[in-house]
Amino acid sequence: MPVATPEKIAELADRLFYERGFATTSFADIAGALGISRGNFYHHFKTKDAILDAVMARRLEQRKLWLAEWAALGPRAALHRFIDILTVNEAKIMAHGCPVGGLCQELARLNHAAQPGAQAIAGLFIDWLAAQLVLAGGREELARHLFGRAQGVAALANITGDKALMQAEVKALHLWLDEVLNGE
Amino acid sequence: MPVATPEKIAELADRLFYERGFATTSFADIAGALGISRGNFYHHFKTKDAILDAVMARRLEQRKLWLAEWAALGPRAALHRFIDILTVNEAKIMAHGCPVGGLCQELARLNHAAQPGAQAIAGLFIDWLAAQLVLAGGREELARHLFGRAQGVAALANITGDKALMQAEVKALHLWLDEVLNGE
DNA sequence: GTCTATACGGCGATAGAC
DNA sequence: GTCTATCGCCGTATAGAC
Repeated sequence: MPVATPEKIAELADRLFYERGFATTSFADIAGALGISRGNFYHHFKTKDAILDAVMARRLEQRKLWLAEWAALGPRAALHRFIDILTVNEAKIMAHGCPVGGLCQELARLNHAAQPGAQAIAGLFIDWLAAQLVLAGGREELARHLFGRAQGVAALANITGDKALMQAEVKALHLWLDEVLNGE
Repeated sequence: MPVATPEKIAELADRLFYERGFATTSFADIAGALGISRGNFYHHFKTKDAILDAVMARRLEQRKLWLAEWAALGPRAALHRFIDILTVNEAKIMAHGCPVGGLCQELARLNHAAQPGAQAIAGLFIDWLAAQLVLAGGREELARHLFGRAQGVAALANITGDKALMQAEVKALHLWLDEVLNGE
């Protein structure tokens, strides 16, 4: 008899929403993977949207921790570390795409009320990139460009399934970053 | 009493699959928008996957026509015209993302059997870009990079909803293309 | 070609026993 | 905190009348 906590449920839902999508993940999927019954589920979360909120809050806090860790490396290394998300999560991104961009697009298509929450996670990255760029002596406007480039690499990896291509694109992004930080 | 043909159904399903996603578009949605009953629907398509196949076949043929038209402009103009899909379909892309990348990602998440068909549409663009690049005197390897860049701009537009940003990114892509074609 | 009627399963959600 | 039982709705899909 497993003991389910809101944290454990949110953790599992986070993974399933990423791997299968929010709309196509059911309570039965989450409960089944967790080893509890559907009924018990509602003791912790009243509605599906409540789980989504918990998952997004969880992601937001986790990303804040990551960004704080990376910032401690110094701005230049931090920016390169951002690019390396693509390398660290290579297999997952090739299989399921980018969790941030994927959720944004899905909620946009569903006209879901939680859409601003998903956009806020992307905004967290963009604002952080802008701050690190300024610290590294670059132009802060490049933050959104860099974020978009990363989204493009993730999409390309997901579409083609080509690992070598993904690695080449990541390498090119690192080179681009060095160029713009060195004043070209 | 509207007369429904397979073509009309596929055309409408194409639009709805793009705007709302495949999994979250029901027969009732399509039938309702078309003005026919659900029952009548099955006279034309036996299963939902059959509609998806028809939609993908339709998209493939339509894209082939576009690419043939653009190729007639000459390779250099053709490549710029590719980038301008983002401008021509600006509003739709901001609202629903890229139809090609979006379908690929959704089918990947659903582990859907039609996934290769969606990837084939992307492959059509990439192969065409490679051919045009060679004709324009550029390196054919840049085709996948350019396709990925366009995916990134679409994702960025969809996430941020920032029209001016999207236009700036498109402009930057045009400049990049001119640079690589002029031998930098 | 179009319709109504219907089958059957899975969904989100609730009630209440243990 | 966990379970079973149940509700009502909507999903895909089928049968058959007009």
